Amino acid sequence: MRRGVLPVVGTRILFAEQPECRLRPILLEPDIYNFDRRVRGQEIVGIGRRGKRVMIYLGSEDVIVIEPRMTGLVLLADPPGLDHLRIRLQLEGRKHEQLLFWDRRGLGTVRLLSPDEVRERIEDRLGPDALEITELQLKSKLCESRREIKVALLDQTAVAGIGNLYAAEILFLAGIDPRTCCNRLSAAQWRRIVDATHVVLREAIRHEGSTLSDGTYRNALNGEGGYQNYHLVYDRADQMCSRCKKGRIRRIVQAQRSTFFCPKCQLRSRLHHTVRTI
DNA sequence: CATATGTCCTGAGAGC
DNA sequence: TGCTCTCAGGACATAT
Repeated sequence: MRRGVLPVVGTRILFAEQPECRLRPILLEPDIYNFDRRVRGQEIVGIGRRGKRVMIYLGSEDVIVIEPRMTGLVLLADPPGLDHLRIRLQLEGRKHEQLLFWDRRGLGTVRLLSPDEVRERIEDRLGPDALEITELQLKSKLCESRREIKVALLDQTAVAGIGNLYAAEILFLAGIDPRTCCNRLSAAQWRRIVDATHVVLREAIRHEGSTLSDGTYRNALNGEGGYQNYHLVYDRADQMCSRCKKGRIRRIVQAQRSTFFCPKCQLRSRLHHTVRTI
């Protein structure tokens, strides 16, 4: 998403509006009157990302923070449908006239924050970014936790940027059972988790994300992602494991969320494995 | 303090 | 066919 909206850096926002929507409005801060008042005439000086939030930096030093959650899209092109158009920024740019936030379910949020608020409400609350996190950083935060590793990877204060789909793919690549408690993971397993995190997320970004069967996710130009073609476990319950060709992918529920994994080649822990093989 | 659970939302799909 | 029910999951509030 960040890469998709980079072309609007240097353009000016003419105004912001909240289009008529038959649905309940999304969380917008401040209200559209004050939001528009503060962004009107501002130049977009940069686009960033903090965890799963898209940050739009303005000349005034205010920041538009977009949190797409499940079904939110940041678009420069026309949206999939007008029903769910939530926020529209009219731009001065020749190439791109508008920046949209579209959200089918409406769980996403858009906030305009001052630099102090960005620090307090975003940066101070997030762990190291998933793409950059080191083994030491992840271990120091989680190695004593009794939570299951899959659940812990979704904790944005531990590591920022991993969602449900990618947690499953990461643990499959690392060869670790998602039910393993953090405090039972070996040093080698933490190493594999961090490496797998980097690999999976870099590949997913390279393929512009995952457009699932519901077709919701689109890139900034309303195109499909491609990483769904590389999912090895997510949404593949009952299919044969592509790695060991022995296990069938299982779907379980952890913390009210689906987890997909191969029971044959994702090991619960070194200790568990040793006990079993003896 | 750490961890667990409930809540919000809409549309797709299942089952009858 | 049309109704009702369940499910998807990210972040935060509230409970344990």
